[in-house]
Amino acid sequence: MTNFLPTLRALVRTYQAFDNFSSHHIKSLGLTTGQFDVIATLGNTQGMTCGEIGEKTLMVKGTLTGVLDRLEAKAMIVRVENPKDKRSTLIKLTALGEKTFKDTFQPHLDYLSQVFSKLSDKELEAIEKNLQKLNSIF
Amino acid sequence: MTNFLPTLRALVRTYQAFDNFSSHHIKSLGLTTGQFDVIATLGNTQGMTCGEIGEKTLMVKGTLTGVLDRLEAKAMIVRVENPKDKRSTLIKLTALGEKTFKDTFQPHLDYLSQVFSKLSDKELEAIEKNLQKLNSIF
DNA sequence: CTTATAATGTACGTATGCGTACTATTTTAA
DNA sequence: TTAAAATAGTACGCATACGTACATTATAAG
Repeated sequence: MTNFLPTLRALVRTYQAFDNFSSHHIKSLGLTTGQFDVIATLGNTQGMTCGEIGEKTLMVKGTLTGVLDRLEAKAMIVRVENPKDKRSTLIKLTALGEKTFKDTFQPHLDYLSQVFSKLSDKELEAIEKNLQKLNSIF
Repeated sequence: MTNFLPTLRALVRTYQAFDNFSSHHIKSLGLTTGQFDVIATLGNTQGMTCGEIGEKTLMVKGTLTGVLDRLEAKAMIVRVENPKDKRSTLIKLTALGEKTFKDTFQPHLDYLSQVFSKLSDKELEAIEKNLQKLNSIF
């Protein structure tokens, strides 16, 4: 039997290292990771349903409801009725939400860029391919 | 500027895919992921401090307290005084905890083995190396 | 030896993360 | 065409996840 535990450990530790690195910066910008993901997803769009946001951010709907509640309380998003389907709701950024997007999205990308520049395009591609191979077994 | 987003997405999606795959099986065994991690860590040992468990399971101490509370309520672990350092506590598996370890640890490894057998030793090693390279930038 | 600092674990508050149940609406099928 | 099945989002409960504050004990500095 092959020993897959080191590979597994590497996956978990690397994910946690990234999550830690990224979320600290996001918190310094005044948002949680979930809130940032939603703002980043809605930026430069005309709005989206909860289902679409959940698909992009990988959040399950139950979690998303809470995140949207808090973003709504912060007046960064609004829920408006979807005329095409009365079951669903359209989520849109408010003016404050747009400003938050402008103030946080590019800065966070820049922050990540700094460390990712340590890797070449070739290396990034190899890592991605290996991750996809691992992903394919689940 | 290099586009690192696809690599990042692959990391997040792969981690979530594994987590989902693994935790469903653990839940079917009657434990949460955190509880399983603690049981697995304590198995075949003479007990450990919270600090040591946190180190192995990558749980922060605040989280660990709650997980241990619930394992204690299930009578799977006990907290005993550490004679060498009165600040700390030794966590030990009870007889039920040992039984749970025996009933879940190897079965879960076997469950994971099934899918990891789709990858060769060479592939596993390459994935691990790539993950470590990615980890090194954070 | 005494005090300042560090380490260990708990308490607590906020925010996910996820499963199940539920309401409202839409689509499918008989 | 109308009842059954599927879909969208919310409500709710439980278990992390993590930061800050806290009490207790240990160690280092003087």
